[in-house]
Amino acid sequence: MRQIDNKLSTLTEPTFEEAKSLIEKAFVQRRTLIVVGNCKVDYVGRASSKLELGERFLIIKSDGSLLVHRPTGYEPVNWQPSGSVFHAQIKEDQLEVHAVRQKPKENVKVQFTKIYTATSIMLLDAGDFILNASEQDMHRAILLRPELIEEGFKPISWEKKVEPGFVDVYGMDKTGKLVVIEVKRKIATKEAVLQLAKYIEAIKLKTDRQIRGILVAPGLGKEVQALLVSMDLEFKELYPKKCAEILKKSGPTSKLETFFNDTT
Amino acid sequence: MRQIDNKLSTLTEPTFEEAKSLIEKAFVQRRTLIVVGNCKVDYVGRASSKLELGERFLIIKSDGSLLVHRPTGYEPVNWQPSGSVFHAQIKEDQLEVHAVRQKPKENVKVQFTKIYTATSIMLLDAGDFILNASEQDMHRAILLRPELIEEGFKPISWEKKVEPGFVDVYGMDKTGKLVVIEVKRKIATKEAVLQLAKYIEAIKLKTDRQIRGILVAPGLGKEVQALLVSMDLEFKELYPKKCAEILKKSGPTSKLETFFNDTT
DNA sequence: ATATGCATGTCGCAC
DNA sequence: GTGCGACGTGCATAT
Repeated sequence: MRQIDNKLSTLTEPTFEEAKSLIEKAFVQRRTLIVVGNCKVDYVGRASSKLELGERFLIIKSDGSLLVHRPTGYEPVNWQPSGSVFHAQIKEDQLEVHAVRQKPKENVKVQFTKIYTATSIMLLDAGDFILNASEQDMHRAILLRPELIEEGFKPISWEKKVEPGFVDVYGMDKTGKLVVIEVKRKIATKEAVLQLAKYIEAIKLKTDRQIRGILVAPGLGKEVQALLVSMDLEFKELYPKKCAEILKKSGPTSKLETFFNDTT
Repeated sequence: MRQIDNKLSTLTEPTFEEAKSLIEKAFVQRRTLIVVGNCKVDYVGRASSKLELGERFLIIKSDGSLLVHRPTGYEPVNWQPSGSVFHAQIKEDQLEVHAVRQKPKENVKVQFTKIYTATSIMLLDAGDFILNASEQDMHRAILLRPELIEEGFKPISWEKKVEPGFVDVYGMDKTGKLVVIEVKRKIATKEAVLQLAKYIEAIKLKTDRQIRGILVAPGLGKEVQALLVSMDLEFKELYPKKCAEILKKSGPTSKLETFFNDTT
């Protein structure tokens, strides 16, 4: 066993008994666990799957999440989201790791026939993570600089519930017409148009005032443009990155949220 | 350095030079790489993100995928899908790993200030993976046992393009009415109903015959039921697992695909 | 290449 | 808890 202080323990080609001991200690001490070996995986839950024998690595994190990664692919072949409970046992010359999740009831069983390494690590990570250029950044940028939509646009509300969903931004143009805005951070699809149309329908039932619908996105699919026109909706080009820059310039999240969203 | 044949090499608390050498060798030999250490991560691409210093582990796979995992969470905090190209360098007492992806142009930079372990593994994995109870399994089960929908139902087509999308299953009931079926593998949402309605609208434009729309799913949200009724659509309860069982009994994928889908 | 929809999606937020 | 929509969604598939 290799060890760095109490931070990391690694076993190379351990016996199942040794591995089991390290694994169980990791569960208890809420460490991160990485096991490399030859294994089968069975999953039963919302769906079910069977993965035949092969070399993979298993990751178990302190919050109860589990990942089984094959040597290729961005995605884990099997997994369990955080909140799962684990159990290890030796059975018929195999080391079995079970992960159980309640609601939905799901079960992942990893059976190792050979373990190359098992590593248990105490990871400390309090680093901030900041993501920019999300759809919400676009909302915020629009609220901050309504002229991004058009001269004279006045936002009234933001992420407003209208049944059957949420309007991204809701406001009024310089002539007093209501404006409903659907924001997308990437090339807008038909779905986006239908979403916008749906909201407008809902709002039309509640008012006699004229309503304009504007789809705000970095671009439109070709057929989407035709659909937009046929539904008498509008398009305004806007890039998420540009929005991120605007927000950056104007300082971190001002009190937009308290400012808006009070106007029912 | 610990080594098992030529399968696995592990460095414990390596210098950056040692780590860099192992990492670059892993790139060339298309091995799987796992690096545990203290690092910062910067991402610029469709969006952008910044992750401050903390302890994480970095995974790089032979197909050019990259994952940075924090000690909690099912999802990687930063990543790069397969097909990325990597580069390692030592800079100002840090080990930097760059991952570049073309189209979309994206860049992930991982800066290690400290490396606890670096492991390079040659993983061989040819094991079959089979997943059951997908939505497609439900399609197949319906084609195989149309009475799952109702007595006398005759499927005509399957995953048929109708503009503006694909109808899951399309057929005829015992009275000769057209039947459009939307299948969901979980509790159906409003979205599902709107999808079904959308297809029916499209088909109504092309024929004068009466059309029934059936939403097939393991269940409905509460408000969804009301919506369904108001739109004059129907619901048929069907569980993905039951479908998986039906398919299992009747042997592996019969020639349904060739049998159907020829009827334009 | 673009378009379309599934996913064991997961995650976060509001009610 | 349920509902709802975003996500750097990724991914397969069909045109």
